[in-house]
Amino acid sequence: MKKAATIRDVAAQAGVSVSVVSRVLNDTGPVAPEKRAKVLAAIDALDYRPRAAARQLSQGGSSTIGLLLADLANPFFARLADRVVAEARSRELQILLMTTQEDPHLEAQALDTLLDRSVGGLIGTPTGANVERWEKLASLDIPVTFVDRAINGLAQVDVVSIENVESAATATAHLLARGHRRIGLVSGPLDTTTGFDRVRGYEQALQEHGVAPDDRLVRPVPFRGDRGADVVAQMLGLDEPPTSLIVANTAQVRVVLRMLFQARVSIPDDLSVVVFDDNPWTELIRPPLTAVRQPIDLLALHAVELIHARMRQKLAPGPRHVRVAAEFLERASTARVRPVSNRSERPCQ
Amino acid sequence: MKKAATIRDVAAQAGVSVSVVSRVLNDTGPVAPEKRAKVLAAIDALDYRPRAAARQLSQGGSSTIGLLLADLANPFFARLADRVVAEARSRELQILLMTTQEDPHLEAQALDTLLDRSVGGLIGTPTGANVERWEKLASLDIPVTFVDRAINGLAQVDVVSIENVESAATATAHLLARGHRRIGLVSGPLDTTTGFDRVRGYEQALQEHGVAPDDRLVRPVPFRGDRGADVVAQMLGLDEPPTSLIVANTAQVRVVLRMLFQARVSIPDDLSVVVFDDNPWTELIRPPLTAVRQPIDLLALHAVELIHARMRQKLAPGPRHVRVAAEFLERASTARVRPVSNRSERPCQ
DNA sequence: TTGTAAGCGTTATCAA
DNA sequence: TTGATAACGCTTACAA
Repeated sequence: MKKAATIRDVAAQAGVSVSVVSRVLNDTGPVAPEKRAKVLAAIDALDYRPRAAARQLSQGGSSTIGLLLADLANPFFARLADRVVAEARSRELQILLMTTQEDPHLEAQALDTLLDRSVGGLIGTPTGANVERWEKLASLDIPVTFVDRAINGLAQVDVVSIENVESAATATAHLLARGHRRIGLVSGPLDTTTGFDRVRGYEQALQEHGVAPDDRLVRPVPFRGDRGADVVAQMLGLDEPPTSLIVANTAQVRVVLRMLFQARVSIPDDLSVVVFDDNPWTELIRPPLTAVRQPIDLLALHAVELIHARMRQKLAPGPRHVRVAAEFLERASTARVRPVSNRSERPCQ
Repeated sequence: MKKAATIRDVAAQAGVSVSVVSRVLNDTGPVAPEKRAKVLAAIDALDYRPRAAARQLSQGGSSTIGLLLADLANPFFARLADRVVAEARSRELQILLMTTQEDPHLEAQALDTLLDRSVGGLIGTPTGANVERWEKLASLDIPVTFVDRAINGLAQVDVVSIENVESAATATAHLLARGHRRIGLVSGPLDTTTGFDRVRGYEQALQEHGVAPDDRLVRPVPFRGDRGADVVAQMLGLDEPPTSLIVANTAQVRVVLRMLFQARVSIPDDLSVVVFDDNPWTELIRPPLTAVRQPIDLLALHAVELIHARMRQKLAPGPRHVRVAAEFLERASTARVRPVSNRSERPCQ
């Protein structure tokens, strides 16, 4: 194993100076055609590739962008990562991947690592904590784009998300139109926009239909853990249990469904169910789930594009919020509400 | 936004030279206690973080390792990535993520990018092509570890995988023990070890039970695309269709199941099914699937550990192959074979 | 149009 | 124990 060629080797081989090589490499400044040819030949012969580190050290910026996601075991984030990687590749950007596991402490640690300026930008799903650190990143002139979620009241950062209020309102209206009046909602924490906005959309739809909200039916739970299952079990134990359920916390969909299956709740006979985020495995579940499908490719596209533009200062200052529409997919897990007498025995407790 | 502090700023603030700061930073060489304290204070005051690029340029190696996976939309690889990221973090290693989408061309491109030595090591799932490039990486002294799959006949690289032969044999024996004699196998390409070895395990089990193999029941298909569904449909159309099926190509599990569901094949009444890789959504499918569960956390642990050790030259030369046992989970998708007369009408064609 | 040389922020060598 | 100083590989004024 012999050491890789440097720009100096190329220059020597081509019989020119390093600046010429640098110029053909970056297409910055003039180069005589025949010299350019020689340089290209030398590069090929020596199989030369510029060292990213040297380039970064010398001229500042980096073509690496950090991707700080909650948790790749969640198919939503996994597919998001997949698309972000694809979009990044087509722009010759590299992706440095980290996860928070929804843990503010790990998030802080990741942010600190990213802070060493080795990234030219950052795309992330914030846990909701560590506001100061996110601010610092941004104030250090590292462009930040939140995707999916955002933290309320953090200016300076761009956001790409679905239309959360509208999506939740649509899901709620769908159930209301089928006669449901007691609609349970499992949401994310209220200090994240996905949590807050979806609750808002839900309440809005309820109000428009003149249905009084019931606190016991609206349960924000952490993304992490199994709390979603617990709160649904509690709802089902109420005197007037819900006849339908919206799981607006994507990370909790699986555990809620598992609990429902284990408790032998019949869907949609006992309970109509709408879930946020559709994933390829959803269609194999019986019954197929009515879902809010998030256009993951668009989320990824806009997030990368935004960062890319900021990195090249191609964007006017001031935060941008890109909202993309989500698709409501009616499938078989939601049905018209049935009179109480027809329902099977209460499944829980 | 003011520019970040450098080691020189710290040295000035602490009233020492840069060498002293460097020494406390890397714990290399002696430093007087009180000076160390001053340096630490200065670092804290200035909120100094060493620039990764400068460090890399100066001393060679990089603490970034490349992770080149097939496809994050596949839950198996996504969970693998999740664990790799976690293991890397605990060793203070960074992860540069790329995907091949099972496309040799994209793989080549990714490998070229990685070739600029900006990574200190590489963990990957090879498509099966680009052998020269993988070899080159290794010969350039960049440690490479294949995980899950490997390319046959590529020395120099470490491999971490499950016991593929044994796992396939166990799955096959499970079906044989339940009276199945016509067992379909959908595998991966034979030029990958997962494809090749699983076919071997299958044939081995068949032979031990004195069952003659039938070429029409063994179908290697690409990881990418929907071929898995096609070949299963073909098998079911045979004069003597299989009574059971092993989907040993993880990437094809979903499409095969979807096709089976759409064709209204009753599992396990018409067809017993074993799938390779269990994922959290599997348990929500009816019937719950008998599966070979891969210990993803162990795969990730060993892969990162191997790379880490190589990066610190803590390992004797010569390739290592770590094989971890997979777990066979009997659930409800496999049953004793039923006499032909009892079976429901042929579901396909 | 080309070449020289001064950085960029570290680490490492070697006198002091 | 310490502090100059020379790399590391590249970009970029600035001179020629």
